[in-house]
Amino acid sequence: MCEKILLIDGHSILNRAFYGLPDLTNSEGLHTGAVYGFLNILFKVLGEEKPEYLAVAFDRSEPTFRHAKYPEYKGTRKPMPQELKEQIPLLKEMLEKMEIATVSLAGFEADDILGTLAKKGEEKGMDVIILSGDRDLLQLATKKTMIRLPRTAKGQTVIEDYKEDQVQERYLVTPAQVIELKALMGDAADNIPGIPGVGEKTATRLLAEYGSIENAFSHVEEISQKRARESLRENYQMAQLSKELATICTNSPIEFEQEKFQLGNIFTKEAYELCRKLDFRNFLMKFDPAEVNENTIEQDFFICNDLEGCEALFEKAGQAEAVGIALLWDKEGVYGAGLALGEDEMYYVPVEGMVTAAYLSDKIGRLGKSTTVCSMDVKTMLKRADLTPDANVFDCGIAAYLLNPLKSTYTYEELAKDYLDGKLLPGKEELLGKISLKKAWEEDMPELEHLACYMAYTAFATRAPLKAKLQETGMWKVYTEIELPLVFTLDSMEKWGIEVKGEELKNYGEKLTVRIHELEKLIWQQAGEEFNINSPKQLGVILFEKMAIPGGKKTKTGYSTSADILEKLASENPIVNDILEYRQLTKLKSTYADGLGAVIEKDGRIHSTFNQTITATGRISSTEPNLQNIPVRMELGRLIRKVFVPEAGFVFLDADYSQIELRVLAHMSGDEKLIKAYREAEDIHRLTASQVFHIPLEEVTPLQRRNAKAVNFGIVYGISSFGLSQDLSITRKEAAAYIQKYFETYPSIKGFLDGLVEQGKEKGYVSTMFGRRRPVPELKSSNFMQRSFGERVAMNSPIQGTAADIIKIAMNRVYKRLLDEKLRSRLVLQVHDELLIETWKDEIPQVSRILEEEMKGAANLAVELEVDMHQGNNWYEAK
DNA sequence: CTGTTCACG
DNA sequence: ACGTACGTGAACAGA
Repeated sequence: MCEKILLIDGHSILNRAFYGLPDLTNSEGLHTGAVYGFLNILFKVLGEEKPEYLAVAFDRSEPTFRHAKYPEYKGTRKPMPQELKEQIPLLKEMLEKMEIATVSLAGFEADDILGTLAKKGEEKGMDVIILSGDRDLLQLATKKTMIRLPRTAKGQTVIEDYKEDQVQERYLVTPAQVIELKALMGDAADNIPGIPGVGEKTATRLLAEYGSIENAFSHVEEISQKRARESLRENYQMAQLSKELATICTNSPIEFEQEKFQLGNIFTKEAYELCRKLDFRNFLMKFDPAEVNENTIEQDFFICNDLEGCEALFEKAGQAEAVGIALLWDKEGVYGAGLALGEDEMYYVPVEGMVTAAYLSDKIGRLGKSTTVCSMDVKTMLKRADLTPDANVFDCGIAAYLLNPLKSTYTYEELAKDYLDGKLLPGKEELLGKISLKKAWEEDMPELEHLACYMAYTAFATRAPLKAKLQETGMWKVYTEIELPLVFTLDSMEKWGIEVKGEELKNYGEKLTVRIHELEKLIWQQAGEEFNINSPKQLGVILFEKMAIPGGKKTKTGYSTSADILEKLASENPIVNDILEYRQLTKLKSTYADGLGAVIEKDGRIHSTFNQTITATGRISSTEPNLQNIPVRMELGRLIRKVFVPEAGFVFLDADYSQIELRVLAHMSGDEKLIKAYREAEDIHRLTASQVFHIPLEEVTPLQRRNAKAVNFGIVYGISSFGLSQDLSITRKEAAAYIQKYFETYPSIKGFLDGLVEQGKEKGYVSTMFGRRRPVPELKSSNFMQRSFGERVAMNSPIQGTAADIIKIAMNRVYKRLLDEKLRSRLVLQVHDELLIETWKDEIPQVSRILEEEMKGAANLAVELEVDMHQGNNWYEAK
């Protein structure tokens, strides 16, 4: 085996990474995407080639020998964007810290350096690999020198490899003729004009026939193609110059400093620190922890795997003011727990022998009575730990969510970074990869111990800074009085679940299937062919091309076939209504009939998960399954609610707030007229219409009421004339007129909404009545679209968020009273403005009273909070 | 893995 | 000129 040298075209690869990948910025706002991409390619190629030597060549700013020959050379090259420019020194710094040799030479380009070093490397008997994004380098390919050209295909980096033979295969010319090819064809990037009228095809043919430009010129009369013949005759001198310019110099005065190029350990401590600074988390694991001297926390991890030790451990934990706990479990079992008694005292307790899941559950439950139990995610822990609603707990995930609800995850390693001075811990993925907890536990992997301890450590250590920040931001009350008690409320709802009649659901689904098949046949018949109706792409082609139904493009990817578009086309062709019905039925079948059927558990009930840290506004969300979007608006879909039933001896009581968001708006804006309207009117939309259009209440037409209702909604969403016009199918002008009239009628609302936008711009966030914040970074955007979005968000979030706060308060109060009054009835669902209680029949009056009192009393607004309540033997009836 | 569509508030 | 109403989650298609 020969020794191998890898030569990299620095600017070219950096450039490619910059344009081919999304830009990144680190926490200090430095642009880093191109450097990241460069390193990614570097690591990939190093892994593949395992060279003994490595050098990265860079261009210099001084003019080169090419400029001397041809002053226009690269004259029109577009200037490098600032975001890329500033990454060059960053890359050089990184390479220096990785102890990778960089080479550059005044008067020469990186190409020339690569060519020279490649030649010298070959002379020393080495294999040479050149990594570049520039195809010009192909002229350097030989039997021992391979050119590697990375490109992005389908989001993946693939590398094309060229030795001499591959160049011949792909371009039908020898590497040396690559120069001739370029001289003939020209190169816009380097401002080389080439021969007008000669493209790749002609150039290749000429070279195949004559071998070189000179020889072609000496046989110019024989060239059959007229255009090429005359052009070559006229531009021969230029072509010769081009050739000269395109030729890479392989004997530039640069030393082959073998020792300097020798590849050592690139994962140095200095490089590690720079990677940290740049937020290159994915690279950090490549570094040897011992080498970079990080993660000294692991020295404080201990294993406790005997009963006696555990007894002592939990005894000691019970004396502490607070402990961090991480419980490792999944659907198949409980594997162990991490305990942090201090920042330098972490224990891993695997489930083993006498230390059972039940033992841990009990011990953690007891801890909650004497000590603050800090956890990344209390609700999940509650499923396997016997903590009661009066336990002292601290939920780091929820605290972090309140401090920044825009994040998508709140993992321990993120929290450590954000709240422990940028401390970097290995995450779960990094420790275990795709290995399941169960497998790691069965094989006693040390990574499982690390996971448990890191998690417990973070839960313990972030509590103080999280608490301080919550206090600083005025959100401590929202945290302690709303979110933290809600953890237990939601846990209880998840544990109870809701009974669903599987058989009936199946029957419902089968009925749908019959009609779906009918419609499918009908649609195919009308279309004149079978196709996938579920594919918007195929459907668009059928409707708008084959059947030529008028109605143009909308989306980036093709035609829009969404319901609101199709509804407008219903009169054009009967197929449209069939498609709409088909869509409706397949939705009901796949998402609800089949989807819900698949998640009924052995107890005959569905146990959804209510997520508390997802939404930007403070609402909760529901997953697996989502029980907050069960059909209700259309009768056919609404029937699904009949399969949601209470247990024998119970009924459903369903209570929902009437127009809570509009009432919140009335209160927060303090608009006297709207407040007065709510005090008087039973139909707020009708009254709005009457006031906005200046007509007596009795004379409001249904259309006027509908319009007023749409405006009311629009106000809550952060009004825009375009949005309203879309909703009402009217012109923007008309919509704008409605809005103007609305604001004239309720002047304080305009002032209130403008104030929210202003506050958002000034402070960077908006707040609910209870102090919950939502950052609105979009308001700072220079992009009109983004900024407008930010404005609507600033107007909507305080309203939606306050309503969310209110119902959360109500839920906690209802839950508490059901417990305190020792009732059998239980809260099972929340749908944003609605609570569903599975009510023991004897308790109906008491529960009705509780619901009414606690929902209405959850907040003291300038307008009444009105609650509508219904009772039924299934969810359909109770709505 | 992203975009489209559609169910809810 | 830009091209959207606010907040979610699930299924499906097509790369």
